[in-house]
Amino acid sequence: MRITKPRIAIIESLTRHEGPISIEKIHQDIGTEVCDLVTVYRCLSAFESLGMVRRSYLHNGTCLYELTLGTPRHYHIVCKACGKTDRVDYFPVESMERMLQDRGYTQISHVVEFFGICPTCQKNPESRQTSISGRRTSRA
Amino acid sequence: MRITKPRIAIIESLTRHEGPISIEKIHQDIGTEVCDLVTVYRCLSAFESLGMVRRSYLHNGTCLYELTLGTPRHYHIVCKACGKTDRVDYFPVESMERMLQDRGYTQISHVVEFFGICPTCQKNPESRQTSISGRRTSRA
DNA sequence: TTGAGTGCAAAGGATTTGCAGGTTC
DNA sequence: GAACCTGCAAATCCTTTGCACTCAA
Repeated sequence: MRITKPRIAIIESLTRHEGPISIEKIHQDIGTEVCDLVTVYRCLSAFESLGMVRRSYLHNGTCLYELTLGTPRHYHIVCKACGKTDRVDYFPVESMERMLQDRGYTQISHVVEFFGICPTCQKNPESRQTSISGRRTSRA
Repeated sequence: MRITKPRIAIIESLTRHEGPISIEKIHQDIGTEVCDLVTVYRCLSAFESLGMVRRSYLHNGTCLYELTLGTPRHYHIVCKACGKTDRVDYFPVESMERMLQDRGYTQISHVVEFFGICPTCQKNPESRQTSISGRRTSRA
């Protein structure tokens, strides 16, 4: 695995942005001139198979990526209007995983994500720049 | 909302098959001659906006549908090897949503999904027919 | 030097949409 | 009879792939 400019930029972007982020957003975050969107796809795919990032399909079916390394137990609430993520520190999941172990499952992991309208967007409904909702279902 | 043959068939299929099921599977289940695949898409979309069915994006990004009626809110654990889903009945989420409301969020929803290796796949590692990873990577 | 990485264009699969014709209420 | 539903074809969106070229090791 070689170290290249796009890869560094992608990792930096993932580090900076804590919480799951879409490929599109990563591309914009690092600057679209740094590399092609396809490269972002390929890099994340590579990172994933190395276990460096985690992929999750949240809510709307588009996939989001997140650094695996050193992520402590915390979650996020994503604003459905502006897309901003906020941290949710505590979530009682240990008992659930224990229960599933008792059922015979191994290598248990989970995805938890909250969605809502943040206080800011409630005050300024116009600030809803980035639609988070569906893929093409976004008309809903 | 009119009652038509395809819609009846789809509801019956969803009733028969408890647990999340893909659109493709519903189409095959009701018989492909009953209606076009597009109609299944449209019906499920309609059912969803009426709150009759729930849509979830599991692990691999394809979406599955499930009857809402009568099923209390529950979650799933998806086997990372064979892709089979199993039900997880209880999950303490009310307190979390209350906490987020206190933070000023509204219209709160959430996604919870568990992953693991099911007991069967632990015994027969060869039974891993269905790769769960990618989405059109499913040609693999 | 040399093979992994990249860009560009194009393919591919899932889902949605437009429109004309059929069906339910 | 009118509005809703459907089928078919085509459009879209997201993601992956093919291929020639570039660059890190």
